[in-house]
Amino acid sequence: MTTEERIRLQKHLVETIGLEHEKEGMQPVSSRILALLMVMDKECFTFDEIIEELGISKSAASVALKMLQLRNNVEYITFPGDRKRYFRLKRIEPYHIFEESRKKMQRNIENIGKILTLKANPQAPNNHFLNEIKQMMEFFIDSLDHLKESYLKRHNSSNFSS
Amino acid sequence: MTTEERIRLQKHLVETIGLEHEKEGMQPVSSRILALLMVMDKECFTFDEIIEELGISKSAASVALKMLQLRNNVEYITFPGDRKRYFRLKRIEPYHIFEESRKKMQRNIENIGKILTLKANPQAPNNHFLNEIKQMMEFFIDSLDHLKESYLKRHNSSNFSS
DNA sequence: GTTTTAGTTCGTGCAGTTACGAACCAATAA
DNA sequence: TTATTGGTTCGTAACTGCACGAACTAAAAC
Repeated sequence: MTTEERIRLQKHLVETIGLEHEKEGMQPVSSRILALLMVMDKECFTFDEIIEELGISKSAASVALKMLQLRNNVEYITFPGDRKRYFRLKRIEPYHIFEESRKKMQRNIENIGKILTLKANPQAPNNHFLNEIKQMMEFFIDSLDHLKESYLKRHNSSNFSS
Repeated sequence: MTTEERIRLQKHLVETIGLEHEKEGMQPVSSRILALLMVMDKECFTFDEIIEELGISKSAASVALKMLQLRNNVEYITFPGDRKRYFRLKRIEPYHIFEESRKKMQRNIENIGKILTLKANPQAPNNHFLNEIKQMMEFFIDSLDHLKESYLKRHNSSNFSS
C-alpha cells in the first residue's frame, strides 16, 4: 500500500467514524475533529490544520474544540515561543471510559427507586420487573470496580503515562 | 400520604424522568410515554389513555409508540373481542439492558481496529493509547458474559416469566 | 353497505440547532 | 505604536426535526 493510498483510506475512515459518532448524538463538526485526531498519523493538529483539513470555519472549530475539551476527549499542548495550540486526543486512563455509563446507570437506579416508593401496590408485575432491572443495574455498578481491578492486575506491566 | 397526593407526585415524576430521558437523546414524546408506563400504577395504557394523559396528538403518539416498540422498550397486548391495544413496559430479561452498550462498544472496537491497521507507525503514542482503550473495551465485553452468569446464579431463585 | 372504532401516514409550520462570516480581543512582533 | 497572529464571540441565515391536524386505511359493528 502506497502512502497516498493509505492517506486516502484514512480520510475516508475519518468520514465513516465521524458519521458514526453523529449517530450516537455528537455534533457533525465535533465528530469530524475527534475522528481526525484518532485516525491520522499526525499526533497533534493545530487549529489551522484542523480548519484546513476539514474545510470548516474558525468559529465552528472553536466551539467544537471547546466542547470536546469539556467532554474530556481532547486536550492541547503548547510549546514555549509558539502561541499555537497543538490539539490531540486526551489520554485518559482506559477504565474512565465507563464513567459516563456509570453515572447514567446511577441516575436510573435512583429514578426507579423513586418510582417504587410512589407505587400503590409494590407487588404488581410492573414493579417486580422494575425492581429486577434496578438490581441488575446495582450489580453492574458493583462489578465495574471489580472490572477495574482485574484490568489493572492484568495490565500492570504496561504503565500508563500522560 | 393520600391517593391524590401520590398521583400528583407520580405525574411530577413522569415529567422529571421524561426530561432525563430527553437529555440522554430520546425524543420528548417517547420519553414521556415511557416514563408514564414506568411510573403510574396502571399496568397497561390504551392509545387514547396515553393521548389523554399526556395531552399529545394521535400522530405523535403513533410515531413514538412505534419507535418504543422497535427499541424493545414497549409492547402491547390485546384481548379477544376488543380492538384496543394495551401498551405496557416490555419485560425483557434484566441482563439485556446492556445489549445496546455492548453493540456500541463492539462497533468502537472495530473502528479502532481499522484505525490501527492504517497507521504508518503503530508504536506512536496515540496508537499505544488507542490500543489500550481497545483492550479495555474487549475486556469489558468479555466481562459482560461473566456478569450475566453471576447475576443468574445469585437470582436463580426468583424466576423471570414474561 | 354504511358507520364507527382504532390507529397510521402525510404535509405543513414552528422551534431549535448548526455553521458561517464579521467583528472582536489578547498577546506577540515589528 | 501599529501590525500580525491565534483564536473567541456574536448575529444571522440555512437547515433539521418534531408535533400537529387532516386525510386516510383496515377491521369490526350495525
